[in-house]
Amino acid sequence: MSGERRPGRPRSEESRGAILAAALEGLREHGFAALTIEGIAGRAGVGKQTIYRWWPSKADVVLDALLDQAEETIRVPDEGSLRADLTAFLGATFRQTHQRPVLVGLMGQALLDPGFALAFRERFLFRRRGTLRELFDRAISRGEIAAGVDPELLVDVVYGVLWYRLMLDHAPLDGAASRQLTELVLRAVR
Amino acid sequence: MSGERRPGRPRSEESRGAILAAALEGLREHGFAALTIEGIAGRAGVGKQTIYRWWPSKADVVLDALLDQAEETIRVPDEGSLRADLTAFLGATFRQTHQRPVLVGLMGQALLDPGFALAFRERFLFRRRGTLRELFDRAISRGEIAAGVDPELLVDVVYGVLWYRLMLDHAPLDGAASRQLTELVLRAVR
Amino acid sequence: MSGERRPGRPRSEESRGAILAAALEGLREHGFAALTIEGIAGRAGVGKQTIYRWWPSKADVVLDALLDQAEETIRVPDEGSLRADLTAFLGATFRQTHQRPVLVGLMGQALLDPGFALAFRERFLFRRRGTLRELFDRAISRGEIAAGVDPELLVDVVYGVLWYRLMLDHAPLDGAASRQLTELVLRAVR
Amino acid sequence: MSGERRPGRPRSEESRGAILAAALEGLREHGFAALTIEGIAGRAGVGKQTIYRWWPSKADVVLDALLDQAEETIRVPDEGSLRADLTAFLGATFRQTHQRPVLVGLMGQALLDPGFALAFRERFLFRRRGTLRELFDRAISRGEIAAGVDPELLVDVVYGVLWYRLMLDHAPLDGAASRQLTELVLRAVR
DNA sequence: TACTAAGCGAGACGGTACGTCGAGTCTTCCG
DNA sequence: CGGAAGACTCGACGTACCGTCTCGCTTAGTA
Repeated sequence: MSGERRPGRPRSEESRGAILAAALEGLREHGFAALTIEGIAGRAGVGKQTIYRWWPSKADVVLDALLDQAEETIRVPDEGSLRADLTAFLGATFRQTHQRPVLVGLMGQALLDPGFALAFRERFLFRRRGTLRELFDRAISRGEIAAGVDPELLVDVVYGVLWYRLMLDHAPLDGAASRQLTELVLRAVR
Repeated sequence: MSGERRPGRPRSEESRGAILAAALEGLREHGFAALTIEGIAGRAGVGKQTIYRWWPSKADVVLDALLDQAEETIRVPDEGSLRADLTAFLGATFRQTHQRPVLVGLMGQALLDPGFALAFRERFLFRRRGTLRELFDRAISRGEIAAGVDPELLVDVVYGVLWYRLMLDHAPLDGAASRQLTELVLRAVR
Repeated sequence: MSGERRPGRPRSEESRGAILAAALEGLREHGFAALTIEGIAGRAGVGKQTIYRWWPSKADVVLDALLDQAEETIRVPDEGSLRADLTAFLGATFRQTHQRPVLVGLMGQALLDPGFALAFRERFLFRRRGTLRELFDRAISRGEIAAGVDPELLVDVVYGVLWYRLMLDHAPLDGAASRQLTELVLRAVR
Repeated sequence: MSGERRPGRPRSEESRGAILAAALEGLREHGFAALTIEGIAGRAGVGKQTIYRWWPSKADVVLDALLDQAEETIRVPDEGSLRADLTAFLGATFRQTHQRPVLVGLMGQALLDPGFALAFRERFLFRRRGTLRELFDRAISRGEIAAGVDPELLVDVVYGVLWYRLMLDHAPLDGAASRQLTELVLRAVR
């Protein structure tokens, strides 16, 4: 189907993998700001051009690496109630916050580079919003959310708190935080 | 005390002003990412060294410029009720979102540069949190907030939504948003 | 002899022609320095490998193109006297100086690349020397050249002046120059 | 006079010297073609920018190095006769042909790069021509050169043979060559 | 009619150097 | 001693070509 063969030497899957891996390694070792295309290329044993041929910036490489690795989007199985659903969702999400350096680096870049911001929104942020939104839609159809409560605002509240804490790093994102936030949302939708 | 006269030529107030002004101009014209120390110095008619002598990075210059200009911190006069207080606070805050490029640029830099993150938190973010916190403390003493509701989480909710929308730019930060958020918080604290 | 048929697809005469033509075009339009194998391949609608299979460098391509086109080596019919022979030879040679960019480019490359220098000497420069040398040998057998005059030095004088002017471009290579040089040589061999 | 002091840090004589020296070394070791700005900078312990600030290309660096070192232009003391003058001049000139790689490299570059060709002509080739021209002018005023002989052509003959042999490297540039060429010129000007 | 062998266009690959930009530092002279 | 000027080293940028390496396809001679 998408197996159409283009002429010329095909893209090297090996190089692609090496680049994404090198990006994540470099990021973990020295942080997003210290990451350079030249460094990634060197570590991956790859020419710079091979990176520039497929990605417009280091942020796009890292984004691909992130998506590649965490392919399994946050699952939202129907747990029967908003409380259960939210608890499961926040648990799964908070468990991923060891990714903090990656996430915070990408967001930093997005805030400084409007071009990358677009890709980051479309390919990451909005997709995650979508998952959470479904969860609230389900609660609405169950009658758990009072009329007049905008589910989009609820999404903003949950992800707002999440990102705000990720960025400021002034409060934990653990089980207790998860429970607190769940209760707050439940009170707010009555 | 601070009136002590150090030997040698005193710092030039003129240069300081020119630098802060040049930083803001450059930022407005080409964005935070395109801002450079060299560019600021050139525009301000100042040697690079003069900037490096007083600020560690371009972000610190911009932060100073921001604080210098918006010295009047968000006021929180006691309006008599949480609803009124919150409405006033959000109104005043949202009215400042024409500063979006500055705020978003500074946050972006903070996410990439831990050194600046420190300064940004202490001198800007935490101070703003403090203002909002006072407002909630007043509501607690009025008995408007149910026991068991952590006022810190409330602060995170309000600033979380604010920053999340500032960053994603997917929903407005206007009067309607202000009202919606106020109502949500009020429901959540009952 | 060379008619042996090797197995496999035979070399494409069409591609060979397209490559030589593209090389000359590119050379005329942007100069020798701006000529690249990649550019020639693109212009000729040919894969890079096809060029590398048959020529070691861009200079060799251009040399082939030059020899291909100006196959008719400078003729040296016996005109009966050294003066007549020289006049004819210089006339024919100088008439070819519209090739200046090609010649100068090839010489430039030869001066920088010893590998190509070899090919350039053998296939071009020394052949031309040979033609002129014959002319002087004829004059010697006619007794027009005094004993003790090294005909090789005479060749160097003629081609030396020719190349020196081609390279410096400070004096014309026209009919007058041709006559002047002829007279000088005649005086020098008495 | 030229001692006017410009503001700012003055150019580093140390760096200038290191760059010229590094250029000559690199040239001698690996040849002109293998010389790179990056290599020169590295060897000289200097930033690339410092080279680009003062020279437009590697050829200009090498030209400066050549002129710097061989500041003592070929001397042309009046020896009393054309034969003596020419012998002295050719002797001095031929004795410098250990510079062959430098000279040939510069000429090669000049033939490929019209921009550099200009500098090379003005600052090197034409100056040398001038020296030789003076020598012939002296001979004219002595009555040693027949009327109707263009001294410019004589210069072209001498430098033509010199450069032609430098480039083709097919015949020596030694004492014998010097004498042969002198005699040829003397015969040609009678 | 297949099979083998090479040439072909296309284009991705690992490299090297390019020329530029800005960082942060150093060195001059002037107020 | 602060400040404007501007040269310094350094590191990364994004680009251009190099010469090499697959791909699938074509074009021959051979079986």
